[in-house]
Parts: sequence; C-alpha cells; structure tokens
Amino acid sequence: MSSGGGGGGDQGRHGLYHQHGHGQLTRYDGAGGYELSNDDMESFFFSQPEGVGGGVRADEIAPYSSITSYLQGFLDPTGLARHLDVPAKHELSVDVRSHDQDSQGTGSAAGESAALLTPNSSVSFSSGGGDGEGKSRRSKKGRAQEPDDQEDGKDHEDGESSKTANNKPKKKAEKRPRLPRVSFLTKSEVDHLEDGYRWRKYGQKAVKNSPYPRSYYRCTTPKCGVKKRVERSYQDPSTVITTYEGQHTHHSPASLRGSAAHLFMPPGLHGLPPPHLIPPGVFHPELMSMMRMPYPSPNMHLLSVPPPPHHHPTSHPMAGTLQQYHFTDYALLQDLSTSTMPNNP
DNA sequence: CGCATTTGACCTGCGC
DNA sequence: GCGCAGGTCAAATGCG
Repeated sequence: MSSGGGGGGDQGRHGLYHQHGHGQLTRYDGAGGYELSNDDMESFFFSQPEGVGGGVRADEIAPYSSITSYLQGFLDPTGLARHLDVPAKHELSVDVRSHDQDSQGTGSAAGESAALLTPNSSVSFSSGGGDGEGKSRRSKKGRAQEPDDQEDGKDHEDGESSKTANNKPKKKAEKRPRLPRVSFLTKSEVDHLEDGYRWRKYGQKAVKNSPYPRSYYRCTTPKCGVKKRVERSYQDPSTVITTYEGQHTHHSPASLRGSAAHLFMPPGLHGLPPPHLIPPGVFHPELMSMMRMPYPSPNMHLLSVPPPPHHHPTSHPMAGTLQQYHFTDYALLQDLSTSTMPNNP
C-alpha cells in the first residue's frame, strides 16, 4: 500500500529524461531545457502518451538518420560516449536550470529532477566505484576465503590489490570505469519484466523514503556480468524503473528461440509489421531486442524514442519535437529490420 | 536434485 | 570517526 502518492504533480512531467555520464540527469522538457541531476548512467524514460501521432519522419531527425544509428551508438559504450560528446563521464554543456548540479551532487539532490525515480535511486550509482561489480569485497568474515570461485570476468580485476584474503590492507582500489548503464521507466504491473534473458536475483534492499524495495538481478549466463536493478517509482507506483548495467556478451535465449518476441507480434508476422499495424507508441520486439531491453508486456506503453544524444543540448534542433518520435514511423522500423544485431555471430 | 529466491549480515562510500 | 544507505554475498529455504 502506501502508494507512494506520487501526487499528480509529477505525473504531468511527461517528457523524456536523458541521463548520461557523470551523474547528470537531464530532463528534456521539450523546450530545449534540461534539468540536471546526478548519476552515471544513460537513461531513457518513457512517459505517457499525450498526443501520440505527431509523426516526425526519420529523415527529419537531425543527427541520426535512423533509430538504428542511434541504437548502435547506444549499444556501444564508445559510440554512446561519442554521441554524448562526453567521454562517458564529464561535463557536458547543458542548459542547467535553476538548481544546477549542486555540489558533488551525490546524495539527495537527485530526487527533484528525477521526478519518477525513487528518492535515492541515483545516489547509489555515484562516484565511479558504482559498478559494484563484485567489487571484490569478499573479505567478509564468514565468507572470507572464497577460492576465487567464479571469475566471470568481473570479480577479479583489482582482486589482488584489494581482496587480501581475510582482510584489510586493501590498497586503495582505484576506481574502475563504470559499465554503461541504462535505465528505463515503464508502466507495468509487474516489477520484473521479461526481457528474454535469464536473471538471478541476488539481493533486495529497501530504498530509503520509498515503500518499494529495489531488487538486484544478475544475468545467469556465465561470463556475462550484466546486472540490473528493478524498483518501483515511489512517485508513480505504476512505473517500474529498470536499470541495466553492462552489456550482454551473448544473445538473448528467448530471441534465439523467438519465443519472447512472437508474443508481441501478430501471428504470422516474422519481420516488422507494416506501419498501419503498429499502434503508436507500441514496443517493438526487435527494437527491444536490439537494445537488449525488456520486451514489452501488454500493459506497457512506449511512447517515444529517446532523444538522440546531442552535442549541444541547449541548441538541440529537435527541441520541442522529441515526443513525436514513435515506433509508428515506418522508416525507422524498416531501417531496424534491415539492420543487424550487434555481436551477431 | 538442481536451480532460483529470500533474507540477514557484511562491506563500502559518503555526508555530517 | 560515526552513522546511514546502497550494494553484494551466501546460507537457508522454496519450488519444479
């Protein structure tokens, strides 16, 4: 219960949120302005449709000729950073509003901008170490000497430096670079959305100031250190915030079998459906597959394609029109259908 | 029996 | 230095 009483206030804050390097969340209010917050991840928040249909054609999209190009960059951290024009971590000249990135930002400042995020959802990702990545803290008293069990490519790294079997002298484990993160806001009844991958829950924590707990999942595929956090927005209980960290090193088990995708595709359709069959703002399996994001569930609604990262947000050519990106744009979909999956063997 | 989830303890970073 | 909160571990438990 205790429905976080999101109060109408925030619900009205539709629009796209674009979060990126260096703990800054920029809320694209469609007017060319961004609000900053902190966090180190790329986020795309899909909000409610307001007047679906806008209808911006692909060729009108400035820096990105297609959604595919955008996604490619999105999937590739390097490319992403390039698009952001920020080495995955550094200032970006955005139009900061009143309360610009207050000081170090870590901390509670986030809430404000990230309207839908849980109070501290972003705090945790703060300062580098964030990637958690096993962080080789194995030296817990009881679990101490783990025979270096799984070396799924994540726990090692600074291993020698900080682990030190049972204790301390961990020499200043230098902060390792974070893995790319992407968070999505989705309207869903269920917390854990099926996304075609297999996850194992390894923890759950209560989030301060939020009645909803945050769950931690890890991809069960060996050597794939992708993790994701799932939490429900305290402001809008109907919104689930899923944050992915890292990139899968394998294909989605579901996509290989085509099981998940077909659930959202009209029978008989194997490719992309013609535009008139795609309702505005509907998730497209292939798109989600490309993004390696959760497949949509019937009660989810994707409203717009996230705004392509731009070098100068303040003068974003698409200012005020971002909400018009929809999957109904056949040009985009078609482009997607001909593109190839990254890492496709 | 094997795997996934639950859950309390522990570790770490950060703010005060 | 202390306390808080986020994140992770791993034993216990549940389920197919």
